[in-house]
Amino acid sequence: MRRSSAETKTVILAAARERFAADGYDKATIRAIAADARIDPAMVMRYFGNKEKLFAAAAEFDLELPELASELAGAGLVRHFLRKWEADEGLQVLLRTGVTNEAAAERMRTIFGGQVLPFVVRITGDPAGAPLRASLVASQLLGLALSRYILKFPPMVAASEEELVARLGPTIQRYLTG
Amino acid sequence: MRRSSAETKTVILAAARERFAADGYDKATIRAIAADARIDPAMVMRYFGNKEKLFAAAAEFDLELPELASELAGAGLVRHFLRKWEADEGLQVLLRTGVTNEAAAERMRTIFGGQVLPFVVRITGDPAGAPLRASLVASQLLGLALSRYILKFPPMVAASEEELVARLGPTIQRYLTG
DNA sequence: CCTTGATGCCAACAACCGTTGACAAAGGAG
DNA sequence: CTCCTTTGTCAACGGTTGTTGGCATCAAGG
Repeated sequence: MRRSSAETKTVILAAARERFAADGYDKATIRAIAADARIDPAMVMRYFGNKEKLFAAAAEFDLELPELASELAGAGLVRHFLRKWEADEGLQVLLRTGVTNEAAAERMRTIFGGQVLPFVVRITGDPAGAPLRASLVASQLLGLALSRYILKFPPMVAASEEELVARLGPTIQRYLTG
Repeated sequence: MRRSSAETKTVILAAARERFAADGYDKATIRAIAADARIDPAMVMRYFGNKEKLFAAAAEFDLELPELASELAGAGLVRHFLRKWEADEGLQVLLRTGVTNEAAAERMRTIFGGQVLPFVVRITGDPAGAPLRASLVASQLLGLALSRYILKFPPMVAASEEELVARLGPTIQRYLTG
């Protein structure tokens, strides 16, 4: 089959995101990604250079933290995070990979410092205590993703979005303002 | 060098725990573990059969959740968890590996159901709401380990044990009793 | 002493990985 | 039509992995 180069590039990227999100960096092989995209492994190299660059492209994403009123920030953050997780595979890629790959961990630190921390400063208006507050928020949200989507603890999987927002929202709120 | 078979077995196991904890399942190769133990890779196979069985032996551990008064359970749990993490590599092994290895994830679910959940029931005396409460507790503790020891968010690394207990203790307490 | 069993090392296997270069086919430009 | 760029396939490379079987080496029992 013959496609435009832009088309195949996005097809490869989509397959890569799925594989990296499901299997992590090492187990997501170029050959498997190429097979998913119904294409020769050599094409992946042609369009992305090497595996690391392909991963960098697949892990590219934006948290898109919304503007929220201070009093609703906790619940809003939890809801936004849950939906972001299911809509954009970038976060899944980073979490699955960041645990065994230092480059991905570094990227998560960058996202934390460049997006989460400013968000917390914006909400609380307290630059002094913000770093620790922000990392407490991040720890709870990442723990949520870990136990619900990766380790799949049954009660966490069974819980509805509303239930999780109701339980975790106040916690995040306290980390932000307390 | 010639040792007793029991000695070499424990030497191999110690090296395996370190490697699995630091690198995760895939990157911790039999050859690297054997090199750490100053031994031939073939010895690892002789004593443990194959890599999966070696991993199972390395990931064997007990959370040893203490008896705690209900009012102090939150702070006590955080402190116990932090110290356990640093003293026993078993937890590190499981977290580093459970993200990309389904067998390790299954093991974490077993520990959750067999140790954390009964602990929560014991503390709260409420079997009905316990599963969700227990997984909220687990999510916050795992998020703590993830952001502090694996992803190494700077504010989380810089925080002292006391500070973390003071911040996270009340959260856990609320998940348990609220 | 010799025998026997346990302990350890070495070389090699098959499978898989990322990566490369040469070659085929398709399609638009002249 | 011919030419040439783009798109795709194929086979192979060097390296690493888990795993295996054969061979050396040591210690103890007779």
